Amino acid sequence: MSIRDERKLQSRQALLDAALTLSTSGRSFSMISLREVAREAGLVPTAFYRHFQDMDELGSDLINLVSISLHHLLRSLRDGYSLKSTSKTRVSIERLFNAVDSNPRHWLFLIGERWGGSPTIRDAIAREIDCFINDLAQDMKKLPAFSHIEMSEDLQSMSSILINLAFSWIMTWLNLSNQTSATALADQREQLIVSTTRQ
Amino acid sequence: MSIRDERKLQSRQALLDAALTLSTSGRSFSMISLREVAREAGLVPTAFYRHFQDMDELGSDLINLVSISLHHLLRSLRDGYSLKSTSKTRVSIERLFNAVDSNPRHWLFLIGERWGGSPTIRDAIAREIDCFINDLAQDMKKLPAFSHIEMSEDLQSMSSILINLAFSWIMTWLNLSNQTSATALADQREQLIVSTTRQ
DNA sequence: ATTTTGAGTCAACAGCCGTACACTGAGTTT
DNA sequence: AAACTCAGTGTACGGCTGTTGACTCAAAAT
Repeated sequence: MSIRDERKLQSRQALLDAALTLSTSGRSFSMISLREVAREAGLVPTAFYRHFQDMDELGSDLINLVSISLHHLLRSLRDGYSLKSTSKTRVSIERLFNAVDSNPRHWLFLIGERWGGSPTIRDAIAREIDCFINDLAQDMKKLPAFSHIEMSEDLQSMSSILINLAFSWIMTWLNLSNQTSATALADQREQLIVSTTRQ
Repeated sequence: MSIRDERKLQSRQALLDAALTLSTSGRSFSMISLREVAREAGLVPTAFYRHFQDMDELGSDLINLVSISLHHLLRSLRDGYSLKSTSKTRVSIERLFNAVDSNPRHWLFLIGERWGGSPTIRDAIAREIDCFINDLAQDMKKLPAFSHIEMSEDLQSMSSILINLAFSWIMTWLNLSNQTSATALADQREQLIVSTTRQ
């Protein structure tokens, strides 16, 4: 890797980071401008075109980043399947929130742009979530706790429900993260969630 | 009501309707302009100010409209509580989708703007949903099926979960409404949902 | 040592935006 | 019949936008 390519990659990363920050602090991705992103990244507007053709292309690349976070979570969940069953759901939820905390903006972006903004990004996110649902359903298939379910369609809709619930958990989680710094309240939420998932 | 006031109300309604249509067909509310709304309503941009101070005020009034749809649904659900218990959830879900079909744009707006766009609207929607969660929890309290739950906190989180799930159902419902006109597939979805809610 | 490459700069454009202001004219009040 | 009200019109402004083309000038390639 030459010095020039290295610096180009830095600028590209700065643009992606600027876009992610701007689109997860109050406004959605569709209402931030190319010029704003370049400004936040410390570049002149026209330099943007050296890295992306337009904002849609940058958005697609952002989704690729988010997709990596999704796969990290999936791997992290998989590693916990071999635990004793009493606290398994508890551990899974803890790992979910760990994944969220390690990159909050990714999840804010994913959930915020899921139904809003440009059709391009909405479709890309839908595709990514469908993929995640399939992977999760395949994981559940091998789990003893779900062995009583036979039809794969039921597994599919089950994992879809789980993910949609997880998204609403994440949003409440992120909301109270911004409001208070006390960990006590967060733990209360966790126990609440565990109790409700058992029902 | 004088002729003038009547016409003013028509224009106002045209503006609200234009904004609702524009913000539920591809783009979100935050990315449609005052000028676009006025144009769609058949008015000159400056006439907008005779009805609303700015787009945020129009947005708040839109949420009031959506809130009415929410209360209609709640009333419709309440009317079905005195049925035989075998098909109760089935009927509830049918009524949910009836409410959605009677005003699809309202629900598209509600769900689409819940996490995206302007903070003003996001907060207003959050308030409205919280109110709905409380009402639903109070309804469940009086239901025999939920008599085994004592803590009101559990009821609260239970109804919160129900609503979040309902939102994801609504979105898949609306998505397949746009894709196919066949009612058969829709009914399949319903049965799937009923089976999964039993689990 | 010379040429070539290409990321970043600068200036300029047409277009849409929100908004201010003065104006019209049909409907209302006096 | 005269005076008034006010929803809707027309013009104009400054600001931000996306995108263009010609320009630097280090780093890479020759």
